[in-house]
Amino acid sequence: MGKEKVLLLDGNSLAYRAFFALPLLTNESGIHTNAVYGFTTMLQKILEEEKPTKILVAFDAGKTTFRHESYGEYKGGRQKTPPELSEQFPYLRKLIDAYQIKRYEKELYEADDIIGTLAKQAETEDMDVIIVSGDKDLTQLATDQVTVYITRKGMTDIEKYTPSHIEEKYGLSPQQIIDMKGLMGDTSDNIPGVPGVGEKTAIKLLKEYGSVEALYEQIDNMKKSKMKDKLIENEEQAKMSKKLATIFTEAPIDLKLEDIEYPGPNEEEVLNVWQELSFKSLIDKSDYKVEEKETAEISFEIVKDVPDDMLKDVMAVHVEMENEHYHTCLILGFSFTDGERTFYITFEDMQQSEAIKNWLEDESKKKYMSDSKAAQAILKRAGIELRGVEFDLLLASYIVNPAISGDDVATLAKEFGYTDIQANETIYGKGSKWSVPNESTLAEHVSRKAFAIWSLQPIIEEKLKENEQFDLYYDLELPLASILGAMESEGIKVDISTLEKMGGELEKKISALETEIHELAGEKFNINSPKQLGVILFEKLGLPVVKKTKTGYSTAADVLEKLQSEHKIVQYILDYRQLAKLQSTYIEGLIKEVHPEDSKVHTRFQQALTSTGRLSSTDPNLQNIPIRLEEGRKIRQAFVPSQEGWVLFAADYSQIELRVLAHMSNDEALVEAFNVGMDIHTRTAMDVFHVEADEVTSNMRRAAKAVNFGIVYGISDYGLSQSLNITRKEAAQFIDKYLHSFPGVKEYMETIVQEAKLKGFVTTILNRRRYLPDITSRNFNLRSFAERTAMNTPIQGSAADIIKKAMIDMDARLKEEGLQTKLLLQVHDELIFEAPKEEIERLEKIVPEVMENAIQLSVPLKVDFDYGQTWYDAK
DNA sequence: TAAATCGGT
DNA sequence: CGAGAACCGATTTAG
Repeated sequence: MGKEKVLLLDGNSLAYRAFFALPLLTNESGIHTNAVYGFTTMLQKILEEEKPTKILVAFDAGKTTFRHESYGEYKGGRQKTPPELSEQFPYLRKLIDAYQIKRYEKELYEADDIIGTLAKQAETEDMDVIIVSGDKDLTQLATDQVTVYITRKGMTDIEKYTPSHIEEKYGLSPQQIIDMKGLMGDTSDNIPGVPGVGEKTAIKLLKEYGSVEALYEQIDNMKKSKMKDKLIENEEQAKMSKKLATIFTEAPIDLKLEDIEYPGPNEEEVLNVWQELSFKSLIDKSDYKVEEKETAEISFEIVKDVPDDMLKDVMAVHVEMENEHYHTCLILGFSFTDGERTFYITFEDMQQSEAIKNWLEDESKKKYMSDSKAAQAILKRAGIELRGVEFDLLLASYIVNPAISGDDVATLAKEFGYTDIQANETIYGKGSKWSVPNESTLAEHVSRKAFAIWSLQPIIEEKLKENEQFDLYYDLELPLASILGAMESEGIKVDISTLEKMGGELEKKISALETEIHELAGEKFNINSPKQLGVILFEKLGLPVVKKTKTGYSTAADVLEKLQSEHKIVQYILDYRQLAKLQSTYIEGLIKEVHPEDSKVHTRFQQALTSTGRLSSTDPNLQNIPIRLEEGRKIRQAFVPSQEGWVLFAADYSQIELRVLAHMSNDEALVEAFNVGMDIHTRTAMDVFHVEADEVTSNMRRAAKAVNFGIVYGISDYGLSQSLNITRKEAAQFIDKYLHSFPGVKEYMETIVQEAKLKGFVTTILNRRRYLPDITSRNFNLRSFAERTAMNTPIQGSAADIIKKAMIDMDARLKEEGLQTKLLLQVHDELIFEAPKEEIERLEKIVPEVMENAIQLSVPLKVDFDYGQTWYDAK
């Protein structure tokens, strides 16, 4: 057993410090958490580094302390604690209790005094002491055995005050810190000190005289000066100030060192508090174990086959898979429940069951599921066509609140207070330790999922109806899931030999550039490492530093472009970057994703991920295939139709977001512009620059285009100045002129922010919601971000609504017309089909018609289209 | 695992 | 005053 180590924490001071040092975080129910968060990260760090054996958190008790007896104005004029902080104290106490750390407060005494008293006691018992506070006053307690930690910004950044550190920093002993404060005072505690004496003067005086008392004993010898007069004049005040600043080390506390023994945290309790406060990063990082959770008993049967009468008209079904890659992974098992009986069956047994297969394919048998798209796709690989999905927990949760993250049933269920499922991690383990458990464990786990879906269905549907979002969910997202599933399963064919050929050529160019760059740099280095590259550019070659990142020099493209004239290596690096990106992401990356059986890529569209309602695409991401630069655009030549005699047909909305803005803002000029079919950027340029159509130069149009983009994103002068490379002032003038020309837009932007503040969320055309808790934040950054989001989300989200509706209408129309054409991809404002050549003529009519009429706006929607032998040719 | 970078709309 | 365009995913380095 080593030496005892005592940790004494100044609770109030640390909470204050954290509150002001960190942005105003909130948890899901809107409670502010930043002070508790800062306290926690600091505590975790110290626990880990110091491993204390005894801990106490001291708090200030009430408003009055013994110091008020001698000086009524003590701590007077203090701002009262902000409510956003006050509300955090109960949670802070709860957290401390969960750590099994003792907390203490005593009438009439401040936390300082409690800490000072215990520190002294511990020292006499020859223990090491660490004091942590945000308040430098405590440094007066430093001795050889007592170290005072003062948190700096960020809370985990700590300055350690030992007597020698204090000596180094101020040239004073710890005891003289009190004298210093006596002389200089402390505005935050309303301690007066001597007027005109600040830190510098106080230190100078103390170096000469040693203490306040010694100073006044010898003051007659001091040579005449203004300062001397001040000192004499304020002698009483200085002495009183010193007294006030002195921490009392003999407070009558009924607490002994034995009482603050630290047994270690109750890990489960700590995790619970973290959960409640949404400290996700801490939960992820920590290795705290949750005690085997008491989950309610569930009865389930493991069956080999299912008699028909067990398969009801409405059931919750869950398909358990190995992982999220449902286009390649295996099914682990199935569970079914009708709320009365729950059963589990393995994939192998299920394949032998005609009854189950028929039931799954029967449209009239209603299924409650979660992520039905994944189930549909994986079942299709097993030769089963899933039909009749009536409820999808994943999609319903996403509509209730798109901020809900996680896609497994346990996580989603928890969002609605349902906790009777264990985390996948506890069942399977994670990383290399992942493994399938024994059958009964697995069966129970999977059964619980089906049961959770069954239990939550009525609650969530009720919530959707209450929010008037049931139609959005049931008529849009749910049918869309099935369409997306079909698109993914169909896949798009990739000609690997084209990619390989391009890769070979790229390889040559890249290695030539590499040689050239190393030559110009005078040494070999990894061009892909921004860190190494930064050293070469800004240290070795001495190029001017335009922008810095958190960790060093920025070497981003916009920075390099500004440096092009400085050194010819810069252009080579830009070229290298561009080609290396193509090679690694779009040649090698894409080839890895091609399924050898069918030479196709089968992306997964994430339907419940983005906060605006857009889709995203993964493995591979087919929504960011290059197009802007010709070299990259050629990648599209590798995407080809799956059959001879077919083509790829692409149709995209023209200016959909600005049209949505015109509709929502009802701005007269904007609506008019779209109604007469003008080029919107030219129109904007005319209004902003006050010129006629034929006087709009290409530069004016370019500027107008950037302004239009800015408007959609929730404009700021800074953002526009960056995108146009102009000054902020000029950008601000552009914006001003724009809003003057389009007053309806101005009004819309103001109204939507107001509405967000009032309701706490914004909505799209089809009533999709996004909650914006930060819209009322006092933190400028957070609030500004929320305001821009309030402006952008209804626009981006409504555009997403429109194309989703178009996909559903398009799917229906293709079926109606008996066409073979297949929808393959969606790229935010664009749909890509493959079609037999014979159907092109009809598609040229149908596709624009369906897309343009998906939702009626007060301005027309316009669709452009093209087709060709490859995606490249369908421009 | 986080940060930097860059591809798309 | 502040510090900032909206929404994504993949690859690479570096700790």
